[in-house]
Amino acid sequence: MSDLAELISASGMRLTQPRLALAELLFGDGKNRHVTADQLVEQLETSDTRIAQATVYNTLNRFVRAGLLRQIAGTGNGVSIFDTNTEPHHHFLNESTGKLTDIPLENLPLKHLPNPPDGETIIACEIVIKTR
Amino acid sequence: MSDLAELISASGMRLTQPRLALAELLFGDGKNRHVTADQLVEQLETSDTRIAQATVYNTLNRFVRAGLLRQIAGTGNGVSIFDTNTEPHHHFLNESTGKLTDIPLENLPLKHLPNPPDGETIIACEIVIKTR
DNA sequence: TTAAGTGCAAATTATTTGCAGTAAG
DNA sequence: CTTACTGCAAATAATTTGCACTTAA
Repeated sequence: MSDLAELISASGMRLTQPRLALAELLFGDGKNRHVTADQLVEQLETSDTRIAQATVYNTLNRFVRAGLLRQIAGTGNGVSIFDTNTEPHHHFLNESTGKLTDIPLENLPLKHLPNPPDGETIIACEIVIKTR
Repeated sequence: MSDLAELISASGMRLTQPRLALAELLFGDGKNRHVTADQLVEQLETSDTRIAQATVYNTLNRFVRAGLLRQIAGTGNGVSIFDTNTEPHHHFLNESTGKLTDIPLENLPLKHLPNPPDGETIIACEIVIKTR
């Protein structure tokens, strides 16, 4: 069983062809990637694997819930970008191209976060530096 | 001519009823507000002013371009929130309720930003601290 | 008067959902 | 075998656009 197959099974999901194919596209080369659902659908269209668009969305959501992917919303036009890098880190966002670039956590130190509103608890901190 | 009327004219837009009505809702009480287009549409429905939904969107976009409003994307579900506070500042985002809370700039000091990718220039920095 | 703005409905875009059929455990 | 998953098409949600009509300057 491949690493990817194991990754899926270990996350408590059934090991299915669509999931394996998507995992291959996302994690296959071991590099950090930023992809939209649409880009994956297109990439699949040019390959021999046929996966329904809805399945791509469902699978991505599943992967996010399983902690395999991070979903980054609000990078323009209401398109979600999925980040294969699940480590805490931040992003440059090129507003012209929509392209994201990772910023390692150590390059952007935040000493202490301000106190959240009453009764709320901080669960994450996302920094987006917009560029052009 | 009211302050609001002046604000609109000074931004190089024609002073129209829909724009004045929206400016009233947005800036009328002088407080910082976070609103979605939909909230404004609803608010207008309960009032005597009748403005088409498309006009609300168009006007909000116009206000953003004129620097009267700040648009904050990616606060969940692909809904844009418009912030009447155009000063540089950051936000708490309550993921349960979708509610935004301003963080004054001085409460969240960033010493030096990392270098952007080659050929890109930093134009803004947005921090969202997610809470629950 | 005349270009900018508006209303309305239709179009677009991104994503989700319902349901019958398929396949994994 | 049985329940999760998939594919498909239709539904939804947020926003934009085309176009005839209106209105501010």
